[in-house]
Amino acid sequence: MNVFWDRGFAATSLDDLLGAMKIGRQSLYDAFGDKRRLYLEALAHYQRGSIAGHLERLKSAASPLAGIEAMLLGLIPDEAGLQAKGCMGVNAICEFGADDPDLATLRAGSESVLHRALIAQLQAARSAGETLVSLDVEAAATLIETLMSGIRVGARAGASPEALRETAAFAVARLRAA
Amino acid sequence: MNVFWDRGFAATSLDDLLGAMKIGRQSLYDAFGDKRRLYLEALAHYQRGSIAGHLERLKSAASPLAGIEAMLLGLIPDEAGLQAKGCMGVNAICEFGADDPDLATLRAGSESVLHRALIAQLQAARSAGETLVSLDVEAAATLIETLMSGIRVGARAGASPEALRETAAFAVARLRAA
DNA sequence: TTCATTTTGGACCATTCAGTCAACTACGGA
DNA sequence: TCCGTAGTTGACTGAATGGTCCAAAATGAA
Repeated sequence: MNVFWDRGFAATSLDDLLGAMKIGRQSLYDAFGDKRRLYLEALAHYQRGSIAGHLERLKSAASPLAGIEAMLLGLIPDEAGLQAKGCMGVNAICEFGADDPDLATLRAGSESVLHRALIAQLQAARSAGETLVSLDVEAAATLIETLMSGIRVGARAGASPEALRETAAFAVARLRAA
Repeated sequence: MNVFWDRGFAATSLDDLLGAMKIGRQSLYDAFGDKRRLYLEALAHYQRGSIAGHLERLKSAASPLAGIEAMLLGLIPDEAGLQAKGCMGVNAICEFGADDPDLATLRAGSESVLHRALIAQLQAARSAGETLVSLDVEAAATLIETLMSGIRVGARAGASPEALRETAAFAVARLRAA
């Protein structure tokens, strides 16, 4: 997963994978079918972990809106820590576009889970008086999702974590009731 | 440029390029050096056109804030029109990450031009009373840029143009003075 | 026309690619 | 101990890769 994550599909050779996995060629083919299926499994694995992390950060904050901010901040790599690898899902979208049906299915699944969670979270925020009562939660949810992609691209491009964090905070502040 | 645009660097073969350009192998090598240099030139060409378009849309609207909205809407592919190819710049970021120095230089150049233009535009909007006087233009500019990346990823992922347009409008509305 | 330079076309090269094959080893149950 | 299965190994294949070489053709100036 990690090799595919930072090299993409096309630029990753079987030898890269075998080296990283420390297994033989035939073992890989027996276990995963072929390069593409391995990629799809790696991506699915990534998505599961990614979504789980988002949902956890969403819920484990002091307030609904704070949860959204925490989720956004969770996308941003640690200052000191690991280099910015961006998001494997976004990378996959950029590499393959919308045409690949397997990837579209994968994407649709995790997207809808997150979208529903965001809607609920925004409704809760609105009920709690954190936002204007007139907030369009559907539009706000889509905005958050779009912003997530943007932040991940920024992270991959090497933007400063600080600037990204500011952006996340600023965006959430724009949803907050005046 | 178009071939690289929708297939990426690694997944594009020389034969793909020769076919699209309708020239011979040697001509390509004489004129461009090698595959990578051709890619860099194509990307630079793309960036120039892209930035020019953004600046134009930014300026040619009724008001500063309307200009920002027009620029965001300009990222979204036409309903009927050409398929969503996303943004070649974003694709490049995702494919190569932040490590490649040539790409980083290229990116930095167009980024700073756009950033400055956005700052000016937001200051104008603020002066014209379109936004709160307290608007943090720096943060707002970065937010817009992040949103641009997000919209382009959405476009590449095949999101409905309508939803993307709503998102753009919603975001701009969040900057508008109440 | 002549001749030097540039541009083109196609054969060619070594390398790398994803994927296959068959021989071999390790292991668990009877 | 025997044997069948599972997993591993490394050699191998044909195709495709990026890149080079060289001769033929086109071009343009004198």
